[in-house]
Amino acid sequence: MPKISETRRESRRRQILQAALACFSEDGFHQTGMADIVRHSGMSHGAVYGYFQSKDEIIEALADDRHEGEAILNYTAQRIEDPIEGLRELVRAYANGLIDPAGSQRRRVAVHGWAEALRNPRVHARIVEGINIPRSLIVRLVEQAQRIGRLSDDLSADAVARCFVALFQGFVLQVAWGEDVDVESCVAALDRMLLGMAKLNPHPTRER
Amino acid sequence: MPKISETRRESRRRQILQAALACFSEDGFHQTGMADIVRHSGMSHGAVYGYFQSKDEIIEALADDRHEGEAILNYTAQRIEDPIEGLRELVRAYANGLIDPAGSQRRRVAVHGWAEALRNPRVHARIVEGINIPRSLIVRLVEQAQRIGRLSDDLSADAVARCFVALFQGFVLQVAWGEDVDVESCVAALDRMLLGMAKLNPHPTRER
Amino acid sequence: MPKISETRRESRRRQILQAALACFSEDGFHQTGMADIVRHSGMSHGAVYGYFQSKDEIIEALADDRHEGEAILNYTAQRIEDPIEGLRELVRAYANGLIDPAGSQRRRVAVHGWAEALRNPRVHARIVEGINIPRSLIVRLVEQAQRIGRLSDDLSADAVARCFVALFQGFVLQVAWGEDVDVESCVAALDRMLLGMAKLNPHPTRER
Amino acid sequence: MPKISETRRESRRRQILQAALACFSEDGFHQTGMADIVRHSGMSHGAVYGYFQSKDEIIEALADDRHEGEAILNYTAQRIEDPIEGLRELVRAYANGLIDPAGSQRRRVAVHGWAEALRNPRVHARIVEGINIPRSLIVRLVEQAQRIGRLSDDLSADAVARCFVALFQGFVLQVAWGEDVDVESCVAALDRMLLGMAKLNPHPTRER
DNA sequence: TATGAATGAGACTTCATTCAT
DNA sequence: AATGAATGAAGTCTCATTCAT
Repeated sequence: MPKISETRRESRRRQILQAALACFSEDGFHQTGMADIVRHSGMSHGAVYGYFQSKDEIIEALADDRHEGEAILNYTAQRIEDPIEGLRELVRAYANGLIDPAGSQRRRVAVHGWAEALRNPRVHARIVEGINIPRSLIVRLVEQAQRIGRLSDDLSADAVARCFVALFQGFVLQVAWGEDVDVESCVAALDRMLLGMAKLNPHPTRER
Repeated sequence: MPKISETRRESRRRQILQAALACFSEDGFHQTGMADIVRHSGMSHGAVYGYFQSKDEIIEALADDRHEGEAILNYTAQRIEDPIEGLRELVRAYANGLIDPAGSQRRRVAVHGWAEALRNPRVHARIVEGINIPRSLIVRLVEQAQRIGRLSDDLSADAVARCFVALFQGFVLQVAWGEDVDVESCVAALDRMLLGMAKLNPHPTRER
Repeated sequence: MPKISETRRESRRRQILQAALACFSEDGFHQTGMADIVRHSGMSHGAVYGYFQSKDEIIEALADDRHEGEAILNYTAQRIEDPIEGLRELVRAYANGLIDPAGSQRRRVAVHGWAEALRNPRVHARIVEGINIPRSLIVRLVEQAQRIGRLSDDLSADAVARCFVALFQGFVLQVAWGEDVDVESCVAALDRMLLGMAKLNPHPTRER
Repeated sequence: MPKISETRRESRRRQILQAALACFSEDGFHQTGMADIVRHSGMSHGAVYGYFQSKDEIIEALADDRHEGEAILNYTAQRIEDPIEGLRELVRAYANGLIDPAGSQRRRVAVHGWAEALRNPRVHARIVEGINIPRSLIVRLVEQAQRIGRLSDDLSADAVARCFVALFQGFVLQVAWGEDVDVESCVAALDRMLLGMAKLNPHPTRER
């Protein structure tokens, strides 16, 4: 029987991950020491190692949890029956995420994770899996748009999806760098590209 | 009067940078040891430190030399008098760069550099400078397109440029990860977006 | 709440300082490696760095602890109400210290410290502070002797004190070098100088 | 046949020693690099090694040349027929040397040499030899003073000489540290001690 | 002879992880 | 379960000396 309750254990785990997120976002995975994480978490070395077997395990755990937020966005997008509208909705949702100051640490750690994914297969797997969720959603939306004739079917749905993913990734990078990105204007530009690509654009208005 | 000719010195410098590129692309900046670079370069510790004052200086030097290739691409794009064609040319040029296997190490190191730029101001400056070159070229192309009525002027040229840059960055990332990217199809999709955005600027209505 | 008691910690600290003292006395500060100290202390590199942040900090710590012994001597000297007797007592006390074989390492390290004080401000400060304790005591003794007419007041108390300090320093050096110093005879000579200076203050004539 | 004249060779040698003196006086023997000496001397590494086989050889060479100046002082002292006057003269001569700003580097290097003598037998031999010259002179002066009844013969001439040497050494140290030493006053105090030690002090006047 | 690039052993220090308490 | 002192391999960088040019 565990000495501490499962909820308490989960809360401690989160405490460590939050500390690690703060440290990693500031210094990267390999310039952050376990001592930093221990200090930030307010726990002891031994305690932290009671929740994670190694620093790499913490890194891997953080490579996962971007999903939470994104899963919600994706769900939102899926409810739209008009696929073009769905894509536009998705763009908006991601854009909103970009300008959220609370996500700053997460965005920075994401960029560190991209680099880490180049050498750590487990991190690579987790990150790619995480990205495949919205990507396959986009693929489905595009395919549906082609099926109902809103998008010419000589375009590869996969390619279109990769373009969107690339766009999101690039913007995460630019925002993480603190670049002066006018997200509203970028969304407008993207919107135009999207509509231009669509065969017909019935309601180009509606946009508060 | 150096005992070593300037060309020889430059060649040795390149030898080190090439070794560093290979190591960094495999393990990242901070998981690569100077010993690795020394071994790969075929030189001695002391010799390497005769060309670079520190490991950081090597990292910074590598954050620079993406320019070479890009500068050429940009030059190509600039000769096109038709700005929309110029943009399409640029897209093609970058796409060609993406599928070049010889650039694999460079792409991987670029991703590592993106992460490093989050914490190392010198790397950040060099990378952002490097990216601003094609970005400002795109801005100029878009502005010219708007001037000659090929692009509706309610779009921010800056935003459009950032979209293109984001796309390139995202594709560099995906290709670096070894994702199964069909670059040809992606170029086709992009091309459509671009043309869609270009030809029809009929309803420059909403957008405050 | 440290896992290690304060006494145990202090004992470990002393263990390191003792090892360092032995090494430094043999090879000097800069020819002694941390590896030597680590080996002598029977601890590990990491452990040593848990007690001292750097080699310099160990050097500085050793520049301090001469006080202990000297403080005792000084105390002894201060109890003498007759200042001339006090000075003689002080001379005796230091002389006794000189012939103590147990102080050999400390004397050698003191000489290394003198050299280090020329370039390391922190070491300089600590050593000069350490020396100012007996020096100011001598100044007070001389001043009192002048006040009660046992010493002509045309001599600068400060100068007399500096002479005594210089004598002690020179003897520390000679003994550290292993010179064949007959301390007893030297004390006798010093005693004579002191008494000669003291009793006859009949012609306080010239000396502007 | 040598490519360069013997005089030129000697001048180069001096050039190196002067550079080394400047460097060593600033940073000590072991914190000064050969590169520093090379830079200061305006020569090349290879050239310096053409004059000295190793850094240690430079250190040893510098442990010698304090003699030059001192030899002169000693000679001066030897011409005095009155041994007590001779000692006073010697004290004055050394005191004058102490306040000479031009000797600052030499004094500082002397202190570094004292420390080095503790571990380097060759340096030790050279320094002790250098000191034995004035010391044996003092011994002779004291013995003569005892012979002519100016000094009680129950004092060890050797001990008295060591006291003088210790005094000089201590003052070199204090002056090298930049202590606020009033050399005039110290000479006065010393003078008094000396006269007090003498049986008769016939001409206590004369002292400008 | 003179140069200074090159060598490579060794300097100081850090840090992920363990384990006695 | 928790603590944090301890480990020791590995990190980056220096520097006295050599030797090809």
